[in-house]
Amino acid sequence: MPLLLLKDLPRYECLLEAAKSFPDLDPSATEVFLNLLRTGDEVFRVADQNLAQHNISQGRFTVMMLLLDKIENCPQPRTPAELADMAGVARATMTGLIDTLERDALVKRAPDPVDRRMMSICLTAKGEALMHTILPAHFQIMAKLMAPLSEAERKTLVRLLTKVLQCAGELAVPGGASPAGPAVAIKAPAAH
Amino acid sequence: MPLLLLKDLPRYECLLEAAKSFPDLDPSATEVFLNLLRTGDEVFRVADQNLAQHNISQGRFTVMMLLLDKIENCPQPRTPAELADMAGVARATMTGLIDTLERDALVKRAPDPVDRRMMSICLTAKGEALMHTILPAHFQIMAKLMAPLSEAERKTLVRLLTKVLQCAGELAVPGGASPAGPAVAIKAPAAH
DNA sequence: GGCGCATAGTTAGGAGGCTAACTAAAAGCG
DNA sequence: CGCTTTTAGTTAGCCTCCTAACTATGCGCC
Repeated sequence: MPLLLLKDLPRYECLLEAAKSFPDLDPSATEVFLNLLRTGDEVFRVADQNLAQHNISQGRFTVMMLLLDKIENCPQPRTPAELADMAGVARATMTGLIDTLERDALVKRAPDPVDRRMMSICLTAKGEALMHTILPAHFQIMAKLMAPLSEAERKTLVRLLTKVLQCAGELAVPGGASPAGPAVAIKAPAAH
Repeated sequence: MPLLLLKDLPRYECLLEAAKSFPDLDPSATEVFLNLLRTGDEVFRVADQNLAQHNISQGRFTVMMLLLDKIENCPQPRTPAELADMAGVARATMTGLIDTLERDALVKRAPDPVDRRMMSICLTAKGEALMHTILPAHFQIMAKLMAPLSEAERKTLVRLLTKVLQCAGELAVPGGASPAGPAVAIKAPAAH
């Protein structure tokens, strides 16, 4: 539950009024902007409530998801740097996440035998078991959240969101463009 | 920049594959879910980058926005409790926000003369000036972010998001329903 | 009038974000 | 070979979010 946003979104007429004072204010753009952030926040909250029951934050969940994917797909280790890049957080943040996950015996650090600067992170049996406990409910929640939308509406929503996402990507700090590696996470588990 | 999410969203085929292992996984629902959170996060980031240049976080911005609204509309004071409710954060969080805002001379605390438990928070001249410096760029960013969407697409997007938001509201902790007070913030400034 | 409860705000402690600075190891290069 | 640069990870310090506990004030009610 991280974000801080207006609990009650302003009515559209208020935006129209406000636009009189601020010529730069685009009422319909503002409306979409606020709704997007508000809805994202609320959806995040709902998903988080489930995870929190198992003392798992969204950050911890993402890390464990990436490691679970590793177990079920590829034997090569994950380093903290790799995890940080995939999750989109700073390396220092990943260090902290791994610290608490390791404290709770959900993941393990092991030094890389070849390059002694590197570490290998992997799920413990406990961590893997926890994921298999949590995931079904997590998937059900996502399904419930989107239940009011028809398949056609879902496609439309994704299409519109993608437009905005692309635009946001271009608007973000001009220097920080990543050439987009292969898609990660929830990658087709083979066994199981 | 608070949220932690997958930087690269999984491809749809991967979700289909994963669904074979997890019967609860609804691929299209998951796709919308991930896109929604990812887009919300990215849009948030872009808006935050602008505010951060003035050393203003989203939380601080929301508080100052609520106080600015007060100045331009109604003379009655805002208490920390009121601000916390409107912003949707815990009161302790609001105390912290006001602490740092007051330290930076952007807002002022004043004791309520009638009820000595209460405080009145208001913007300083410096805080108000800062807001009028920041807002035009902020509005422009929202407009740019939504530029790729036509008016019709914006309406559709808001409609779909609202459906999800309602659903999420119903799915959230059963006990925590707020009867939705009047819309707040960016409420039609009269002068200016 | 005073006891107990409700309310406003703060304090304390924890988690997870960030940047910047640091250590250690590897790699590049004259 | 040895010096510099790059890279991996951690550490330190800050901010914002949370819950739980605490203080002080106001209010209801006998």
